[in-house]
Amino acid sequence: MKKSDRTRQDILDATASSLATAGYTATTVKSIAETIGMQDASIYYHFSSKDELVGEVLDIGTARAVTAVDQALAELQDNHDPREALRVAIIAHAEAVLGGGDYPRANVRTFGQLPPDLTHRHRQGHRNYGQIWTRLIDDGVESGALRGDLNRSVARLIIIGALCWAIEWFDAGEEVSAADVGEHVFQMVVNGLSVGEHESPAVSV
Amino acid sequence: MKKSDRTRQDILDATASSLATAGYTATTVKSIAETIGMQDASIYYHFSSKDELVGEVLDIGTARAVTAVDQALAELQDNHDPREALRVAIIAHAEAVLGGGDYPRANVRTFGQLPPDLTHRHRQGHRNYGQIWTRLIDDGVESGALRGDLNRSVARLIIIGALCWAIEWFDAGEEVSAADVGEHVFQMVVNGLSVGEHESPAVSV
DNA sequence: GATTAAATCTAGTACACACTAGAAAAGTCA
DNA sequence: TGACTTTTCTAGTGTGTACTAGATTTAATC
Repeated sequence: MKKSDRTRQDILDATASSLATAGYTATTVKSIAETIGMQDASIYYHFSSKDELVGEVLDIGTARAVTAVDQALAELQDNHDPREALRVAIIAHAEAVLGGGDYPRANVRTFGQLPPDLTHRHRQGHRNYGQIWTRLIDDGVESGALRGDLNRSVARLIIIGALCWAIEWFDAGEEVSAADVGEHVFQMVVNGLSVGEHESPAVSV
Repeated sequence: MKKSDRTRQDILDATASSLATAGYTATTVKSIAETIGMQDASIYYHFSSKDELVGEVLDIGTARAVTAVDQALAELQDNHDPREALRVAIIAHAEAVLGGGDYPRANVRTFGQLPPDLTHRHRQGHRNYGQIWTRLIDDGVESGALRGDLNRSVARLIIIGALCWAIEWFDAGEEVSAADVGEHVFQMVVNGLSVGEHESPAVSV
């Protein structure tokens, strides 16, 4: 029983790594097998299909991102500023997706490249993740800390988008860290959302 | 000569449409041919390979996005606020990529899915496009209209990222228009960059 | 050490893909 | 119409893919 679990884990890890760096199409069953020194046919002893394997990797990735953000929010003080909650969540997301392991990265990287079945399978997971952010923004607006004149759904998607797209250019080797990217997104996006002396015209959507 | 040009244009249009909605892998030579009622082999009379065809579509897409932004900036008054320039550019980009035709959309949609050759081929084009934004941000910071305590390169990539990722969720059928998305990005991101009473801690990167 | 179960391998199948060669058709112009 | 060019089609090739069947090896148990 032990051997199987270990091999299974190796397959998942290799798949996550390949998905995160090469994307869905370039991640072939054969290349996964080669990475861990196996024949491609042997993969099918552990997983019934490529998409089931990929699906499991993506599930793990979603779970890890959610856990990272949830944990960061749980460490906040009770009477925290809603902006601080958003800041903490943004940085946690950035660290999970950019600095973290291959699993969350695989998730973001393959977004938009997946076959319909897999896309549909993960729709609910994405929706749940989005709700964390919806709540954060709602809290901010309702407490008066954030502007209420913008479409909250659009605002949420812009924040997540800025973070997700970072995977395309972020280079872990450079001097800008994953947390730095998160801090920048917060500084730009949230201070733009913050109530202040905005001489800019209000938008109605 | 006329017939060939028309067919060639049909092929390009069908390819752009497919790339924009289905992505690179799902865009097969056969599917392109079917769209315009041809046999797949006939494509090769007009283009020497799939990647040459795709490359041409992406070239057109880049050119159109650059033109859209350049044109919008050219219409500004001489003594405009640097923030207004950024606003105009952001909205022009949003309209080109979200509301515009298939060509710019194909560009953004296939980003990160392309084979190495095509990625390399378009690196210069992307760099040129990025420089438009670098200049806009530099102007803003140097004139004192935008904060100087953030990494400008990161800021640029965050703005472009927020806009590019919008292609993943933007739905032309909904009540939020492409220009609305641009306006939101501006409101959030640029007002965050604007000099004002920021009680938030400065970041040094 | 023999027996059984778990895990992997060898050797394939079927299919979709990009692409080619040469015949056939469609268009052009005297 | 007839000669010629341009364009498209028919019929394939080779390659890479996910995946399967059954033999073979490795590991666990008595």
